[in-house]
Amino acid sequence: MCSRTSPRPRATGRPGRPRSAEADTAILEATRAALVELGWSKLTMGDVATRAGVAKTTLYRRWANKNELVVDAVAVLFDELELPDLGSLRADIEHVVLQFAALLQRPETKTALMAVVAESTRDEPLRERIRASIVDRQKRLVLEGRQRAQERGELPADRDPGAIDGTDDLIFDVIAGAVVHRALVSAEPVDQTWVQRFTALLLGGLGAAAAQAAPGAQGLSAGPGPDRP
Amino acid sequence: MCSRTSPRPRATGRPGRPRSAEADTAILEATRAALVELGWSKLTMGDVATRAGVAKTTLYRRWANKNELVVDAVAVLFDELELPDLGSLRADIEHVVLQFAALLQRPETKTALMAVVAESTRDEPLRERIRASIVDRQKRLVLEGRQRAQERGELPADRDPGAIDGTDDLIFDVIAGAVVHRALVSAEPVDQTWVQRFTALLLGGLGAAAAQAAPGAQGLSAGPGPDRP
DNA sequence: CAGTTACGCTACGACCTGTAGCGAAAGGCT
DNA sequence: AGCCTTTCGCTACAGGTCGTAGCGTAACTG
Repeated sequence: MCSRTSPRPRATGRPGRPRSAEADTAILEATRAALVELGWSKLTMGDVATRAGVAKTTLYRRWANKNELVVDAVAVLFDELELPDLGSLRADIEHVVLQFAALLQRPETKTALMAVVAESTRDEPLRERIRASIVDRQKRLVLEGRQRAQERGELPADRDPGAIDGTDDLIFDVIAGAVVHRALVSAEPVDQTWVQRFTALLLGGLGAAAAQAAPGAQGLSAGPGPDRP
Repeated sequence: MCSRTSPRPRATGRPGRPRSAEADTAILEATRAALVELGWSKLTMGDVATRAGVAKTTLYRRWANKNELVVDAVAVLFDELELPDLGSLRADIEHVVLQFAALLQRPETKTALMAVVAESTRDEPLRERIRASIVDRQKRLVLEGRQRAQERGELPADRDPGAIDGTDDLIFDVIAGAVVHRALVSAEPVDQTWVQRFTALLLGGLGAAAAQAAPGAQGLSAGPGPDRP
């Protein structure tokens, strides 16, 4: 029934002519190029097909509509996000925030991200697709960073390991939300200065919570830490 | 030259038939109704005109396109946001966050807000329109709330009054960003529990910054304050 | 009253969507 | 090889939207 859903690898070893992998990459690349030049609203399926050197029908065989195509085209850009261990929670946060901000400054993501999220408010499958290919990819960074900080003793361990207390979700929404809002709504630069102030605010909040949970523990200072040259 | 720009009151006392005020309100109301039923992407100018009992050309005489129309239609909803003095910074924040979240849950704003912001990344006039009629209206709440907290002694006064140090902007992006991200991207409920945890985090961050600026000052506790029954 | 502007209506070209149908190409299976 | 299956490019198409032009009429100013 529902034959076309995505460019995700179809079952291999099935009869018939296989889908062209070159076409997939060409289409996604053309989609990003079209986003840069035209933006979300003026991007059309026909234009993408022409750019990719592919028939329009080929696009519709793989993606149901513009929304899903753009999600896939933009999702790969989020693979660049990494979380190298910089030795302190502060450095880790500042680094990942700057990385994320740089990603949001790119014209492809800038115009596409909010648009697909807006569409997803009335399209459950699209929301799920965004979650799986973009949101979860970011959230993983929060999980890693928090765990590292716990191992360093910068943050208290979960009271009930395994239980879902929503702390990760809260931190994630605060970080991603603040950066997105600053970059796309306020439309002001996410520069070193802002990132340091934001990180200090966040660390202060996490430190206060930690101090309350375990008074006397080594606190987190909101000011410039000893790890800043 | 550019004759049509908005439904905002044109110069009075000029010759000719004046614009119908009923038409304005009918159009904006029809736009919100269409947003509820159809969502952003399936909303059409022709449909709005029909609902409003108005000719399509009348819409184009007042708004250049769908984006600007929707911004004006949604902007008035943000007038509901208020900041009653609840006696403490914590209570003020929790109240305004819940209010804002309730606004974002409405189907009109849910589908429209992200969409117009997405469009604004490639449309400077639209961005300015959004800023003037929506963003600034929210930011004012932050300015009020912070000033009140300073008068109560909950937050330190600006080091250099009158100077722009960006603290208001930072707080604004953190609050608005986190709530929007939670509600529209993570698509999870902004309920009492989440709001309390978020507020505690924010107060902790603000308190840590205050403690650093003026050690020994009356700190802000991240835990449940004495003002919570 | 004349002058000016807004209104409703119709019609229109340009564009985009998403699908159907065709013959040809590219694989697996026996 | 031959058969089957699936994909591909191409063309054509109905349906819908956009944004504008042109017309006669309505409403208000001086």
